[in-house]
Amino acid sequence: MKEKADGGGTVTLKDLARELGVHPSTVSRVLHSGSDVAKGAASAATAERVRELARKRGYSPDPQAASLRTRRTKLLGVIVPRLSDLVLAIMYEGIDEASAEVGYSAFVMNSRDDPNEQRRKIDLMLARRVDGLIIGDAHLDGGLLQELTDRKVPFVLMNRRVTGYPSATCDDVVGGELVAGHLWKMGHRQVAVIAGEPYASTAVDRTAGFLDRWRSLGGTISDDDVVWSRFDTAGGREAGEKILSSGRPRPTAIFAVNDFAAIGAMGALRARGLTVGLDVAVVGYNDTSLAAELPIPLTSVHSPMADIGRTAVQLIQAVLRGEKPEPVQLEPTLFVRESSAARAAAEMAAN
Amino acid sequence: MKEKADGGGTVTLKDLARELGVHPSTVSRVLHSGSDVAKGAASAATAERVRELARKRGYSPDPQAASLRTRRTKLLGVIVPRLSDLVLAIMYEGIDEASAEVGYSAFVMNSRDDPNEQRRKIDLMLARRVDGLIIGDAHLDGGLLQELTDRKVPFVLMNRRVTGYPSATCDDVVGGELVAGHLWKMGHRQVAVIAGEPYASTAVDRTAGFLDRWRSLGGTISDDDVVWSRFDTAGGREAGEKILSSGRPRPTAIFAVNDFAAIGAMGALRARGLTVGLDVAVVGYNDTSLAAELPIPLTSVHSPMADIGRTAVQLIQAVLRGEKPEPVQLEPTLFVRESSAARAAAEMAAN
DNA sequence: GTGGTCTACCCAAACGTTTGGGTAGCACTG
DNA sequence: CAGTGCTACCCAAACGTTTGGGTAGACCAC
Repeated sequence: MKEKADGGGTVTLKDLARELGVHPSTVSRVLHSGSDVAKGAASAATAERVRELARKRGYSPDPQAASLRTRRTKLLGVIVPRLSDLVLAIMYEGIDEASAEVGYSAFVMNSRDDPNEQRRKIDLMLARRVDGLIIGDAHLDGGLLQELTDRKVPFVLMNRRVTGYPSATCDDVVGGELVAGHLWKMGHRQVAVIAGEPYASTAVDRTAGFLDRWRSLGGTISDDDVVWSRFDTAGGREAGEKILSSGRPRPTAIFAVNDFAAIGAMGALRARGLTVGLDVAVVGYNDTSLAAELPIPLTSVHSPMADIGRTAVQLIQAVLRGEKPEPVQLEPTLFVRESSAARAAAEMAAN
Repeated sequence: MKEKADGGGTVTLKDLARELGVHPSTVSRVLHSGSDVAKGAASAATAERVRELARKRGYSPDPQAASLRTRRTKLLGVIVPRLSDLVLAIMYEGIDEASAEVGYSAFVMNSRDDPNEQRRKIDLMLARRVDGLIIGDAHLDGGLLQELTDRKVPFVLMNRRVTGYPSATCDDVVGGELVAGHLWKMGHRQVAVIAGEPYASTAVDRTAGFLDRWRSLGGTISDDDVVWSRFDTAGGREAGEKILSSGRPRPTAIFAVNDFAAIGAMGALRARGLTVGLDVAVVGYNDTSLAAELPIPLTSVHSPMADIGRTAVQLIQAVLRGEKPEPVQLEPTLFVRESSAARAAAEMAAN
């Protein structure tokens, strides 16, 4: 009578059992474990009959019933600053794929990098009884993480790291170093950094890697040449304007720790009538799909975003098995494009 | 002995009942319904004691247990072509917020616009027993949708529409018309359209709106000036190259039905030494956050993406109540920027 | 003092699984 | 032929809720 979605979809273990004249537990065991537990639960013949009927009736186990009993939901909670940040969206795609492969489903929520929202979203996920959390918006001060540890909530970090906790990230220090090496080699001696948000390891590590390598190459750079900013385009533009209007000698190259910030900085340069790549080199980070397609293609550090997401799933899986996995840092690669190579190219052409 | 996440988190209805010397069902009724059913279930005094203890013990109901009983999971499944498409990511943010407000949680998966994946992902969501689906990747041929209807699966469309099904979209026809009107007014007479994927209503409607208005204004445009393409930057670039190398007179304006495609087209123009805005006007669609921040800011039709997501949640809510809601089309707004206004500005300046 | 109407609860069954612990029957073994 | 060890099952309880249907007692009216 009910017109709910039961167009045959609601066939239960019990139904199968009744139809086969066998006990539900037998059906469960057969369908449950590939063949490890199945052996000993039923004869090969019965097992086949069970599987056959299950297929025929389109049986699909009820996950809520199962988790009620097993106390595991096969649900993963993912918290990100915002999904509309392309970088996090791609990491989430990696999570989505990888978790499906191991029989988990992922849930994602935005925290907007606001500590209250982080807490609220985590509580929402725990209320849904997720088995574990993948946290993509960790702040370096990490009070929340300690709290989660105390509450014995299984979690791993992704994208940003905090020492002492398992995490899947890009090796951002190396990424920063790559940029410093590149710009130095291109002959730049006066540079500025758009450093991102100081609470994010991505920003801090990329900046630190850059500065360390820069100085070890013999370069000088003062703290005034490092501007912290939001990760988005508007933040990059503001930071770019600040750099250009500082009254200090204009840098010949700018490293923005994020492609969007780099795009914003390009806007600021252009607004001053400066040509990106010729007057001022710009380098971004993440190599988002846009970087290569911009009117002036952007040199950027490629970070394996989808793989970071996939790795995070492996890590949380390990945590759920009771292990204490080490942080994983994936290798970045520098892609040099016109935004930092145009001048060299122009000089070549001049010869 | 178990070291699971039960740091007090696992307090059940039964625990509360025992501690209060009252029956679990009483506790359930008190905590369940704000005050409608609660009245009659317990005295005001008892109700208060229950609520008090629940708060004190940090009681949080087990959703799987509840849905096992109620046959409703309060879960919404969302299917999008890809979450790394900024447009869909923002719509999803709207869904996420709106669904949380009504006590639902949303799940999202990518289909990559591949019919097999669409089907697979839908099955995954139904296996998770979502109460309803929000489909963001509907194809105009809509075989899948008919199938879902037959299976009595509650769903609504978002982003793209298909006649006959409830949907939350931007009024893309009007959006296309706005662009035609703008370009015509700017004096363009030779234009081309990068039309997107022919299976998506967004592409078809925007293109149709543009063409209809263009012709009704007296403009002419041949089918050869309409190139179908992928929605991403690379697709836009290819389409742009095709337009420029067609041997036909070069258009003075290009309308790409998607910002990313527009950016790709800008790349193609630039590669030919043409200046966007001066030599060729470019207009995009969606007004993604990048549009305004590009080196040459992009004229774009703003579509209220987050609101579309929120609306989709309202619609599925209605469907779940057994209603048959009408499609909702939200108003687009044209934002004129340098990519289509530079020439006019330059001419002004010349006087 | 019987009948009726409330109030404030309690009871028990159900939802669909999983899982520890049987056990009946059979084949061997010594 | 008692004992041992399989195999191939069955049984029942449990997981944490929700909900239709009681019912005991209080109060009131007639």
